[in-house]
Amino acid sequence: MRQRNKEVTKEKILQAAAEVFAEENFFKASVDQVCKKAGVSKGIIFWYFKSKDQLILEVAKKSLPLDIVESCLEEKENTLECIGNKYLEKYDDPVMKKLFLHTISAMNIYKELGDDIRELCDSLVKKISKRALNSESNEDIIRIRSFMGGLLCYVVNPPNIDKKTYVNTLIKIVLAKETK
Amino acid sequence: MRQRNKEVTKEKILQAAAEVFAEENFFKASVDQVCKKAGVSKGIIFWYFKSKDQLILEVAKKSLPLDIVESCLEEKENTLECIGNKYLEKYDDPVMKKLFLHTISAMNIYKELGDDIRELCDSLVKKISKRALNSESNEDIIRIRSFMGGLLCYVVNPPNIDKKTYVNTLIKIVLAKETK
Amino acid sequence: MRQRNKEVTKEKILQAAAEVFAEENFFKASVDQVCKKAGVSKGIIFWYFKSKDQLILEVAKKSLPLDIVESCLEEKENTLECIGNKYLEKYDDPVMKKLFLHTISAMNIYKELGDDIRELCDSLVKKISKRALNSESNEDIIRIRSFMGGLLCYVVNPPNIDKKTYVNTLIKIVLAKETK
Amino acid sequence: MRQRNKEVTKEKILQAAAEVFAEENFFKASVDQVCKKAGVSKGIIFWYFKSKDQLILEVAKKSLPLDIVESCLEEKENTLECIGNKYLEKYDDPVMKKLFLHTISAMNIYKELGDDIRELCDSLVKKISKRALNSESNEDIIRIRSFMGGLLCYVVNPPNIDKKTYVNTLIKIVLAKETK
DNA sequence: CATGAATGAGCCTTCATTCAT
DNA sequence: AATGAATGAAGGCTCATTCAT
Repeated sequence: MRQRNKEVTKEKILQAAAEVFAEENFFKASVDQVCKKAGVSKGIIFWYFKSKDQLILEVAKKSLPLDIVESCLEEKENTLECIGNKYLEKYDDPVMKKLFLHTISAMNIYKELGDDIRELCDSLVKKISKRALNSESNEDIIRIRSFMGGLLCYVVNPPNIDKKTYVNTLIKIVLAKETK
Repeated sequence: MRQRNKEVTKEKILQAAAEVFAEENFFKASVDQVCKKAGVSKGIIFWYFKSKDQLILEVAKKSLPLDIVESCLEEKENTLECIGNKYLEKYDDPVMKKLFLHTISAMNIYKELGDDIRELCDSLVKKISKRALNSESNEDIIRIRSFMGGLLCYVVNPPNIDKKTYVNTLIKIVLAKETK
Repeated sequence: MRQRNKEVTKEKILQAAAEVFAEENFFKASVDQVCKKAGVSKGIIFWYFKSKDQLILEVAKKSLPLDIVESCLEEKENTLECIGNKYLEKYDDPVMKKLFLHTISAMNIYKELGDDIRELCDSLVKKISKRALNSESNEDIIRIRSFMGGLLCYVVNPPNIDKKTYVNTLIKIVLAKETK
Repeated sequence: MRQRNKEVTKEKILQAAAEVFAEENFFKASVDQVCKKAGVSKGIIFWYFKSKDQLILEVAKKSLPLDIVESCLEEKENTLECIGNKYLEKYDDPVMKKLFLHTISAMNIYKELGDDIRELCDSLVKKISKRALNSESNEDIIRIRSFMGGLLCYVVNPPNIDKKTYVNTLIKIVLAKETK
């Protein structure tokens, strides 16, 4: 079992940690559960990660949708559609979904996570607004927020509605402007 | 008088537990921290609450907005405004706010919480839709969800916008229907 | 087993700790060994002592001869004889003897112990010199130090000489002044 | 050249071990700390030394003053002066000084060290007595012991007295015989 | 009702040691 | 000779829970 490929072991630990933490919450889950699920010894976890906190942080960061938003902002058009679809896809995975909620809940404990989430809600929302609505007015910021909120709501409890339809309807709603 | 004192102690424990759990997460916080903050002995907590889980459950349930939604549904009109304002007011309290996020994160661990949250997102959203939009169409369900999501988003990271304005704008957006 | 007399439990732990630490060295010995020897649960040790370090410190301090020197300094006369006899008696107990050597060895790790030992070697040696030799000259300080050193040497490896004789001879030697 | 390199590595490890053990005590210090300080890999330590205990033993033995006593016994005269000066010089090095005290403290755990120390205190003290005082009477044994003790005392807590003076005064004191 | 000493399982982490490379 | 990933036992400590008082 020795000298397994270095990257493989670390990846196995991260994967197992994600699953265990998702099911049990970062703080209820034990390092023991993680190493058992990963099929590695307890000691080796602390060879790759300084502490349980460090492992939590690495798992938690991956559960945020920062990557999605950033990649969609680079696209030329259909920013909202891009975000909506990728978002619902990412959190279709029950592990990611649960992890995401745990991560939000842990934002006050891990400063680093708090910073990431606040960036997502502040500067990234502004960028989305600019790109999608060509404006940064309060009203448009709130449009994007209610869009993001609608997505988050889907994650918390997916309704019996097809994902594509959900995204499109959501976009239609938040973009609609009452005309006379 | 006896009875009175009893209630006082229980309330003291619940209040302290709410504060400690908010700051530390249900599972990271210890019963010790709670009894220290409440100024009571460790033993007494287990006299009032069968277990730590029971205490968590009681604190967690109070952190959900079920009460708000239910009371606003009894009002004749302005359901959304009622919900929006009371919601932002409830989660203005940092303890409630943090607790709410922890509770969502714990919904998979405590079946009871999961049930409550699913009820909130399913049957209550339907009732709101019926009352506010006079319809239960998928599109209108999504309107209400993006409204609720917009509120949740406010809790996660309050933007620099006045609460009243935020609620009103949110309502305007999700209700708007494109007309020709 | 509950609600044993408080003082009794603490004393039992201290006694067991002294024995275990004496045999094994402070750092090689484990809290587990201590609680097993004391016949108490592991947890209770941390109820009475904040940490293993705290327990070590409390045991270590008792192993120093500060108490002996101080009490003999209060006597009117025969200071050296008093110290010598009590000293050899204290370290006749193999637990105390071993503990004393461990404590000296740990003086650089625990500042508190270092301070105590330095006080013993500096200010107390001076007081002894004043009381016994009526002088604080360097030569007389060294007399007292070679007296204390002779005692320490006895502890490290007791020779086959009767304790009383050893003390008296030691005193005679260090007090002798070449006369013409 | 190969052989040369081998010796260099082993010496590097011994030197690092001495420093680490001096600072931290044999049992508190870890092999990890040693290999980090030596700048070698963890594995190689176990190639040169069967176990941590073996490494401790090798470092500890060097910290005893056996070599000094033996070499001074070979000199024709001034045995005590020779021992005194070399002794204080050896333990002028803070690493050696701390190591010496740890070694004495560990004499009950490592039989080999105990044997060495007992030899130092018994047969070597006798030889010194014979050589320096031309006698092995109990009184003279105690003279040498109080001399050695005075030196040990210097190591435990060096007073503010010049080393040469300390040694000479010590010798004068322990050799002095009351005359009429 | 209330206290707090006592328990024992379990937690995170460290560490001596091994061994494939 | 030398490396460092891997192991598993143990270590110090915490914590939910119990219960005599």
